[in-house]
Amino acid sequence: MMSLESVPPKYAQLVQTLQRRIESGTYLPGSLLPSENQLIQEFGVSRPTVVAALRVLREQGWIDSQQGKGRFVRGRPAMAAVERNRPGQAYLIRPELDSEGEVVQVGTVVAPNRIAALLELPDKDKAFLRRRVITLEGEPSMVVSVWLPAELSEGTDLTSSAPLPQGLREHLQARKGVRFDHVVEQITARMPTAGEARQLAMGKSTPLLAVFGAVREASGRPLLVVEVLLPADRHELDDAYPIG
Amino acid sequence: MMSLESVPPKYAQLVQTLQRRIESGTYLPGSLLPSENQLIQEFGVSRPTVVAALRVLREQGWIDSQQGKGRFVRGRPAMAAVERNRPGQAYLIRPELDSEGEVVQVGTVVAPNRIAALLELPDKDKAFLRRRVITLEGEPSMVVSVWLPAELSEGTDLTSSAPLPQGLREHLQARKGVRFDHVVEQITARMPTAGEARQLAMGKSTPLLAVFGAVREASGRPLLVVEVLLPADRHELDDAYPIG
DNA sequence: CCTGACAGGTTGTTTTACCAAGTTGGAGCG
DNA sequence: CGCTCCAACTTGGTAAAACAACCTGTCAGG
Repeated sequence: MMSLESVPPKYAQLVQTLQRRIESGTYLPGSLLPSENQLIQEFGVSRPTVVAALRVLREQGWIDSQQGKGRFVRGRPAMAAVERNRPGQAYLIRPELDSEGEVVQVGTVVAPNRIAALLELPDKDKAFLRRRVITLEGEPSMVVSVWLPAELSEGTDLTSSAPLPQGLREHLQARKGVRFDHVVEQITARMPTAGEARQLAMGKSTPLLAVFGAVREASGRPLLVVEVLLPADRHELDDAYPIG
Repeated sequence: MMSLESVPPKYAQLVQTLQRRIESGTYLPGSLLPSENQLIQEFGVSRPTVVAALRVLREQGWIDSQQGKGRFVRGRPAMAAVERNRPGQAYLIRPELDSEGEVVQVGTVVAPNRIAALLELPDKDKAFLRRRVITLEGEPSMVVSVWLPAELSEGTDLTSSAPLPQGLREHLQARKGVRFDHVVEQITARMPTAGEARQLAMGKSTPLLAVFGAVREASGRPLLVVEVLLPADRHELDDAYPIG
């Protein structure tokens, strides 16, 4: 067997080269990028290849283009550097073993109103619940609950209280053939119940940040809901989005 | 003068046509889209045109593609249908006159730690503050505060307590030549101060959702911070994001 | 029967060519 | 000198062709 290492396509290599030049200051923000013809000369590729690379760079926010004038360097897109803090998302992908925690509740219960609405279940319908308390450095840090329609929990390892060796996403894809596509998130704040305050070892006058993440497939059909409860004095949520 | 109405490029027309067919059920989710050659035949365009349209559809999430097999219909991207509730964003674009409210504070004050950090100002530095209480149907609904570095507030109409007839974005772009690019958001919850509870006519035991949106230009330089305070019993935040 | 080779489909990448539309600067004319 | 117009640049879009990589069903040979 020979190398078999597939080389990336030319336009992708060109993207990387230009990104490095922008990062290293060879192309300064605000300045004009070499024109298509100059890039064709320098790299010995055809125009569509150059255009494909420049299109990627524009879509990622590295450059602007203006017909008749040229392409302007904007710099490394600052948004890409902002790390997002999505408490629910990590739980969907990483195995339970990656975080220290304890399964405190497993079983089928009547879904609360908000959960039933997000799962598009009839009122008072039952849903499967798996709830864990995550600890960080020995201290209880957050409560993560996964709610599934009963039929989606059948035949999975979620009904056991042993930690999942796989990520939730991988496990459900393998066992049930469903495909996660996007998450619709609701964020609220409220005071903790007495039980929640005890589980999280938090003061009764500290509010809770509650994040409800409804995982849906591409069609919009809800698959499950991840509910994350965060003591507001120990956590905050970060996000970034473009504004055009 | 003749029509002058510029027709959209062919590939964009093809995008629209295919989107309509997916929405109307002509192409069902999960099924195979006609191949490139079939689309070339049907629409009488060249392959690059077809490929350009299909690339847009894939990037927008309407279809999947798999080399050697074909392109699969996913359906209208459900994410696009989720309306985002970004309390800060609306304020950046819409004129103040669009919402009922009262300017309660205008002036230069020492920036709180979090604001100074988001604006990348030295500690204890001063910043310009414009704070409004927004009312909805006669009831106080939220407190929106705009924090700017002093030099960015000079020469603007923000220093007047009269409502801005323009959006903040438009006004600052015209007067100071800055360009909004993206927002870095932090979300926390806390209990209201006595003054805040009074301004918002809320119970002292109801938590506040606090949203800090740092508006930055493409380089990452912070321009201003929008701070939105929401009584948690009357508001929640919605968002949606892909998971791949 | 099973297996492997292969033919014919698909998308992915690259090239060459040409025209359209917007911008700029300079040549040339008043 | 000032103005107009145009030539020469830029990016945007379309067409036609070829090759590569990948998938699948068929068919011949074991």
